[in-house]
Amino acid sequence: MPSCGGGTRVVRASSVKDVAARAGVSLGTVSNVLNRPDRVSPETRARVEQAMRDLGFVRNESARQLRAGRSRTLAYVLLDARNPFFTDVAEGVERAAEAAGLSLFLCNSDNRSSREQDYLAHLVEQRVQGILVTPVDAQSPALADVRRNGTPVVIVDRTRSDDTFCSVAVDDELGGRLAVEHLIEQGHTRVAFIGGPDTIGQVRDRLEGARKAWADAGLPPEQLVVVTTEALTVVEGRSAGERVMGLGRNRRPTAAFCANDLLALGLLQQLSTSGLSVPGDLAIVGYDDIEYASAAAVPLTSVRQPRQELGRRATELVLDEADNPEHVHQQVVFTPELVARRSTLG
Amino acid sequence: MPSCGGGTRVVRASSVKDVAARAGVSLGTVSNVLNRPDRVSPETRARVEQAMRDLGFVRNESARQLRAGRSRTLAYVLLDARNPFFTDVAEGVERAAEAAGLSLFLCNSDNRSSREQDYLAHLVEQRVQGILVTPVDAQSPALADVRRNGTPVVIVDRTRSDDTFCSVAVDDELGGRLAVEHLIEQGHTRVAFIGGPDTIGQVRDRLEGARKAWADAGLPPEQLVVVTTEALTVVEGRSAGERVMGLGRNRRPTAAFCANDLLALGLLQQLSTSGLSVPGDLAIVGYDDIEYASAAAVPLTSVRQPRQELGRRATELVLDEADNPEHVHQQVVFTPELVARRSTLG
DNA sequence: TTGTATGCGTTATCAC
DNA sequence: GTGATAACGCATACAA
Repeated sequence: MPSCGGGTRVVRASSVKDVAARAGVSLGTVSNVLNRPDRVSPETRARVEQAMRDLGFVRNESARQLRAGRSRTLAYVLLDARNPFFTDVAEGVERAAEAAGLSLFLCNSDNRSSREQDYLAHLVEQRVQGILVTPVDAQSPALADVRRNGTPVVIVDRTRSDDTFCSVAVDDELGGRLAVEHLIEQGHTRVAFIGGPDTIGQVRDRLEGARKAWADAGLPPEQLVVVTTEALTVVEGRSAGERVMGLGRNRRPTAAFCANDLLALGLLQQLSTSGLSVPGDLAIVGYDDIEYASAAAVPLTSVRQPRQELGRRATELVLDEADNPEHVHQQVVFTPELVARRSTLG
Repeated sequence: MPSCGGGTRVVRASSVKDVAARAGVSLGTVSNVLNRPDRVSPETRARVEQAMRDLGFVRNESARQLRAGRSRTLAYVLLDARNPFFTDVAEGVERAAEAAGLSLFLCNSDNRSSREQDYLAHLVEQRVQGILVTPVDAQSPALADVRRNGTPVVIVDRTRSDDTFCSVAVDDELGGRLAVEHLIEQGHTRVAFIGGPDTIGQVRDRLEGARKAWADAGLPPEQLVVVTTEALTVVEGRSAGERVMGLGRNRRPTAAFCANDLLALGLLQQLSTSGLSVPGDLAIVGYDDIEYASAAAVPLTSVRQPRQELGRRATELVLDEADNPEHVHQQVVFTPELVARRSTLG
């Protein structure tokens, strides 16, 4: 059981000053070795670099940043680190950030406003170069505060009713329309929409698109049944499944459109537990096309969102807002795409 | 399309000096309002606070940190942000960090050493209070460098062969033993171990435990078949399923022990696609007991690891290493627990 | 090529 | 109760 005291750990991290002293040069020369190595003679440089190694010198980013006035990091405050959709978006952000020479910190608000606020405040204090956020509530004034305090912010996968922010999102109404049009094409005339709570804009828009497609096809509105859930999770999908299949035979839908894939997976599991078949007893369309959708027991038809692209574009926007004085806010809307698989193609 | 220039954004963030000027007090007084409000008269305080609001003043964390010598953040560098196991551990870390008044940044190495290194370097430069890491390679000298450079590091869910680091892990050999003992109790005498690559310590240990339990039961070694996978993912589980079920009838196992739940889920899906039943045709034990395990079409028997507890304990250790000069490195090992469900209980 | 001096924003110590 | 000042570590402009 070795203690830390025994020389393993440096008591006080060494600074450029320490390095300078050890190498027998001035502080400015050390700085030059770090930032403009060409202006230093090879011999001096070697000596300084040796001193750095001896001392285990590491730049102090706080001091650098204080001096430079800006940091070299980006942050993405995401809604739910357990939902593969968001980690896929994050991967797109990560790639773009890497290409720009920036580090990315992920912060998980876990669907809680208070945690989101804490993170935003901390990031603003850190003076990060930019913040990407999928907020609990896109209309929240807290977001406006962040920008007012000088940090560029881009809203990801949500839209704000005004145009005072950049945002990247996917056309959810169109997505809902695609899903339901597909089901209608397959001959379904009694369909359940499963999703909620309707405080989530996404859920409302997808339902709206579904309703429009339904109306356009001239089908009676009461044959599009809405089953409301508490959240967009696997567990909720299972419970929604029980409710749907509990409906009387003549009210029971032949297909379900779920507001996301986690719900769809839960629903699928519930049906298969009950010995029902997909799509025989119920066809299913999900939303997001996460990896698990295609890998499900019955591969899921789903509405694909360009997840990594969402992250990439959001990163470009936040960097433009940070660097470009002429920056103009943009609301980017991507087009979703239906991927048909066995869960609707029996 | 509003441009940013129009006064929405602050050109230069205001500092304590600006606030002091606006409130007509000295800089020191502003600092007192922030840090020792009791030493300031109510009237002055009100005036200063108003000035802060007017100017949208936000503390500069870099300056604070430079002055204080230490930051108020922790970081967890995780191996795979898409694996629910790690996000659950992260949630445990987050809770403990919050309780200690610290922020947590998540960094996803995505199984790549180079990215892990970049993150570690950046975090050391940031002088974060501590780093938790589930490394690609626990033996890597890079970890020793981090600590040598003055940042406390705790290894999560891996162990290092020497005792120069704190670590928290779960007894994987015992986990493997529990899984196989359970299968033996259920009467299985021909079992597949599915997992890989064996560069992962976890996989080796779980297999070792499985082998020992097998030997202890006096069963012939060749009836414990090892099926090696390229990674611990759903997709690999499906492909392993094909291989297992492709074995000749007399060599085919009646049960499988998977090195993690993602593999087990893939296997389950593959079987159900082929019209085979679980546990009738093949019983399955997974590992990790992630949320999806209990929610699967056939609820999975799995070896549970105390995920959040892992994160919590790791956080305590890293804070002790940061605060306590008497700190002694500890290797904490948790005990796993078998959770039996339908996938083995027919 | 190398050295010196200054300031970034904050906090703390000390006079007043 | 309030104000002046130094220091944290670094990068840069400028002097030598």
